[in-house]
Order: sequence, then structure tokens, then C-alpha cells
Amino acid sequence: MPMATQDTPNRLLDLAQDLVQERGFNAFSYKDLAGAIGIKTASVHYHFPVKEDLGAALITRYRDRLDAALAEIDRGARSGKSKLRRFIQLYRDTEACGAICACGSLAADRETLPAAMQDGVEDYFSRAEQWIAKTISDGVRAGEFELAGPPTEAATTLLAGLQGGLILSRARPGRQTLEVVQRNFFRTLEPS
Amino acid sequence: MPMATQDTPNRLLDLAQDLVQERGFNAFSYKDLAGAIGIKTASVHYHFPVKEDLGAALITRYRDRLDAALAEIDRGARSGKSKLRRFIQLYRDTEACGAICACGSLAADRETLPAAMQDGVEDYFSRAEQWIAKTISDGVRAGEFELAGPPTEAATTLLAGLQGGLILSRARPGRQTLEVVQRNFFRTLEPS
DNA sequence: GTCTATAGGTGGATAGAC
DNA sequence: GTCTATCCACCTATAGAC
Repeated sequence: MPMATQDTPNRLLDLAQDLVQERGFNAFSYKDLAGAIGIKTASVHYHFPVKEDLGAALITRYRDRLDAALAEIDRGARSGKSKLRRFIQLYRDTEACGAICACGSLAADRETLPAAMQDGVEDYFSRAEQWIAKTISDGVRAGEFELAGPPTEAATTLLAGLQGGLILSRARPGRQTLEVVQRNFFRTLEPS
Repeated sequence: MPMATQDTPNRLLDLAQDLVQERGFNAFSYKDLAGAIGIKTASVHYHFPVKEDLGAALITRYRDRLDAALAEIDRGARSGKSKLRRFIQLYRDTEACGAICACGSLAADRETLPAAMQDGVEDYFSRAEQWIAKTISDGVRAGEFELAGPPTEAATTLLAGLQGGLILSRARPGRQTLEVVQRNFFRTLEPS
């Protein structure tokens, strides 16, 4: 991976995403972004005229990266369990940074956000949930998993556990909440 | 319940709590509070000199109400399942309002909050988690529940599921996420 | 307890030069 | 693309009269 110096819009999106995950969309300013990369706020407005543009671009990119990560997992992993483990690992990486999911943060701020951003957040959760449900469902058909309820409900429960687990770890730094959530989740999939 | 007209400090705390649960601590102002009860911002500062005072009082009250609710559940309910159902119902009531847990909201904003408020949020989660763990543990001892892992892990997972479920329902209005979380949770406690 | 008035700071955003 | 300069709205907070 070459990873040359990024263009300004992407550097701004990187910074904005970090700040969303650490402080929330309403708790950072163009000044924060500008200062971090050594330009002025007016220059940030050149790339993203209003903050809603920045937010919408951030969500689109975040969602695209989720899609890419899920495709990568589907390409690489063999068993349903290893796929789900890799998926959960994405959130555990976030937890390790002391951050929360960008879309979880944005969902908490929902009432204060423009409609376009609200829709993007909704879409992110739906994609994640559907991927989990499909992966569980495939595992059940293959005889790898056995669960009491419908796969869609297990998927919703896992996603809720991951989002809430990040919140709990944020409130109580040092705890590995997601490790516990993961363990409990896999217990519900075990064949008896 | 007489429910006479409340004193100003409590009316302010009621409003502030609603706004925290709907918009977040950094997304409402003294002007919002003052306007809602027909006084001026300077008068709000009389009751809560700085916003941190308001936030700390809000959290203390929220935590005390949790304790009271848990004590009430312990007094009234017979089975472990009915206790847990009543506990979950507290969050389902919040979900029905389209709101999230005040402490979940505050945890998401953690980095922007004064230390005193951060500690209060941490305490809220720990109390909730410990009550759940004890209730599950009692149920196991009584032969009412049977679960694969330790009660403390089931407790953490439930609390995470409730907090995250509120986030998911906030992002996707109309969905009854917590009903799903509840159903999946009780499945993990069923004797085989 | 509540008010008027105000201070000092920060926010998002724009115009126009370079 | 980036800058300087500026606008206006909002926020938290305080002083002092009533």
C-alpha cells in the first residue's frame, strides 16, 4: 500500500471522523479541522461549503468502507464463525482506541442533524444488520450454527450489543466490554 | 400522587434531562431551559451557576431514580424473570419516546464533559450492571434460570444490548429494537 | 428569585484578494 | 486552494438593580 500524502478533502474527512467518534458531530468546529492540518477555516469551507456537506461525505465514506470491509471478510474467511469474529473485531479495534462507532455517535445526535445525514446513518445500520443476518443464516443452513430464534433477531441483538458495548467501554475506560459481548453472542450460536 | 407544581430547580432538571436524552448535553443551552419555563437565562444561572452544576445534579437525580426503581422492582416482583422484564421495560418506555438513556447520551459525549459528570455516568452503569447480575445470579441459584456463562457477563451483555438498542431505534424510528433484544436475552436464560 | 444589560468567546459562513 | 477580514448568531457567565 503506497499511502502517499493524502489530498486535503480526505485529510479533513479523516480528522472529522476521528472527532465524531471521540466528541460528536456538534462538538468540533471547522477551526479544529483547519488548525490540525495548518490551513484556515475559510479553506475548509472551500472543500465543504457547509458542515452538512462534510457530515454527509463522512457518512458516505464510512458506509463505503463498511461495505468494503464486509466484502473483504466474505472473500477471505471460510467459516461463519471466523467471518463474524472478524466483523466484531472491527468494533473491538474501535473500542481499543477509546472511540465509539461514528454512526452510533451520529445516531445519538440524530435530532440535531440534517435529514441527509440521518438517512445515511440509518442505511449504515441496516447494511451491517443484514450482513450479520445473512452470515448467521448461511451458517445455520450449513449446520455450523444452531440458534433458538430467527437469525435476523440474533443480528439485531449483536449489532445493539456492539454499539452499546462501545458506549459502556467509553464510560468505563479499560474494560473490554466487547470481548464479553462477543463471547455471549457465540454462546447463542453453538449447536447443543 | 399529588404532583403539585414543581419548584424551579426540578423543572429545570426535568427539561435538561429531556434535552440530554433527545439532543445531547452540548446541544442545548440555558436559553432553551429559560424559554421553556418563561424565565431568563440569568435566572437559570441563579439555580445552577455553571452548566457543570446542572449536569452533575441531573446525573445524581437520574442515578437516584434508578436506585429507587430497582428497589421498587425488588419489592414488588416475585420471579427473576418478572424483575428483569420490569427492568427492561424502563428502557422500552424510553424507546417509546424516541429517546435514549441519559447516561448513554452522556457517555457518547464523555470527552467533552467535566470529570465530575464522567464519574457519575460511570457509576450509573455499574449500578445497573450489578443489579442485573445479582438478579440473574439469584435466579440461577433458585433454579429459575440456566445459562452457559457467568451471570456478570450476561448482565454486561444485556446492558450493552439495551443501550445499543436505544441507539438503533433512534436511528431507525418505528422499530422495536428492545423487544428483540429482550426476547433474545431471555432465550439465553432458559433451562434446557 | 428574577430581571436588564453586557461582556467575552466561539460557532458557521461569506466576500473578495492573491 | 488558500488567504485576510468580517458578519452575525449563539453560548456561557457575571454585575448589579429590583
